[in-house]
Amino acid sequence: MFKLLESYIKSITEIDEQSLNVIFSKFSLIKVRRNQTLVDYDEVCKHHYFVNKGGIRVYTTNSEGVETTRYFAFEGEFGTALPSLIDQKPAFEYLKTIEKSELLTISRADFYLSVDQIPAFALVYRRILEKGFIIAQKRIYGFQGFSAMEKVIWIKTNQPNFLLKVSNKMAASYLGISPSTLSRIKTKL
Amino acid sequence: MFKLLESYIKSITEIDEQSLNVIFSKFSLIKVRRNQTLVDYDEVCKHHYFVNKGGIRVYTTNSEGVETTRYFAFEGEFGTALPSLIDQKPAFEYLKTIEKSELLTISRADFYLSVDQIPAFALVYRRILEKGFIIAQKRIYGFQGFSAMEKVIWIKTNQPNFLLKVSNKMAASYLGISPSTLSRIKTKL
DNA sequence: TAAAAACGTTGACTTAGGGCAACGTTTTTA
DNA sequence: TAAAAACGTTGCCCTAAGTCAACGTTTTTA
Repeated sequence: MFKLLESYIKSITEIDEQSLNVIFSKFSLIKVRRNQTLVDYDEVCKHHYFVNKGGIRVYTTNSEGVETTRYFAFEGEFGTALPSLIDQKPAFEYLKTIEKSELLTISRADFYLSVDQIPAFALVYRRILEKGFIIAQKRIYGFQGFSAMEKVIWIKTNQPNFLLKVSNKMAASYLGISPSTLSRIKTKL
Repeated sequence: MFKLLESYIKSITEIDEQSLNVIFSKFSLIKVRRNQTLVDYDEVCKHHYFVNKGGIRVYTTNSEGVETTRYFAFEGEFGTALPSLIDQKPAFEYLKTIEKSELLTISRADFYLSVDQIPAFALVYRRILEKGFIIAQKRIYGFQGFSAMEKVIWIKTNQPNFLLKVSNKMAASYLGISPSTLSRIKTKL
């Protein structure tokens, strides 16, 4: 049950068995169906999620109903509505499963308690933030001022199996182009 | 010399005088002219900067020479080519002053040593990352799929004096629109 | 397992906004 | 402080990509 999480943590830092078990004891496994809402638009996010199986997506919709996807987390990755988790303000975004999934959840309280009490876990959180930050920056540079085709080439280079893992529609909403445009571009590559 | 930095730290966490002085001892003040390069495109970033006076900008240029601005830091804020500082890879972006400035610099080594040794400073770093992450996310949602006019309205709402502090050209490169378009829109608002 | 809904693809049409150039103004520099 | 460079604004033109609709296919659900 904690195998993936264990190797995730150990890929970041050395850690003794005791600390590891304290951390594990804070997580519980939930099995959820596809398209399950984990955080709703107006909700304040109260959990961090680690994907054991399946995948989750963070996205929002504008006034005309157009979706913008901010983040995907797949097997072996953490994901949550992080801005809301940090500030405890309404998320203004959705966190949902994109397929039938098995998730390890930890409450916000336990998460930050562990960050404060277990140095190794503080480092894990630091890496989550650093990685999230870097990805976001790359995305700004990778997308801003790029043509639709350049974006698609960029994502194929930087996350090769991204286009295979998510639907056309979701990929388009991540890239900030319309599904029709993405469809047209894919035939040309 | 450390007044601004002191209130910055104290706005984040309580801290004893001794720790504060240890931190201060790692920073040195530099006075730099406008348009000074602090990190060059191919360079690995080795310092974190705190702006005492003036302002700095992080940006890159694509193959056609078009600039994209990722971040500004003004008085009382930290700024650096953070992805490069974290990973110690070439920045692929520029860090430059946008006006005559006074900066407190701390070396990467001292910065992370302080993060590891002074809990209050670890918290400061955590907030830098959290804030950077949240701003980047907001920017993705605020810009993706928005029209040029919506972006300008967005920035006026979220950072009211942004358009007053930076040049038209830099503002445009931050918003991801052309200077001409920004110019045209401003007359309509 | 059959009906309904969502999705992907493609064609025809429309438009936001970029490129370029001109020109006056401000800023920089030597 | 004078020449040069950079900047902001505006007009004209053009194209990338969005919208809408149609239709076949896949997925969902009751």
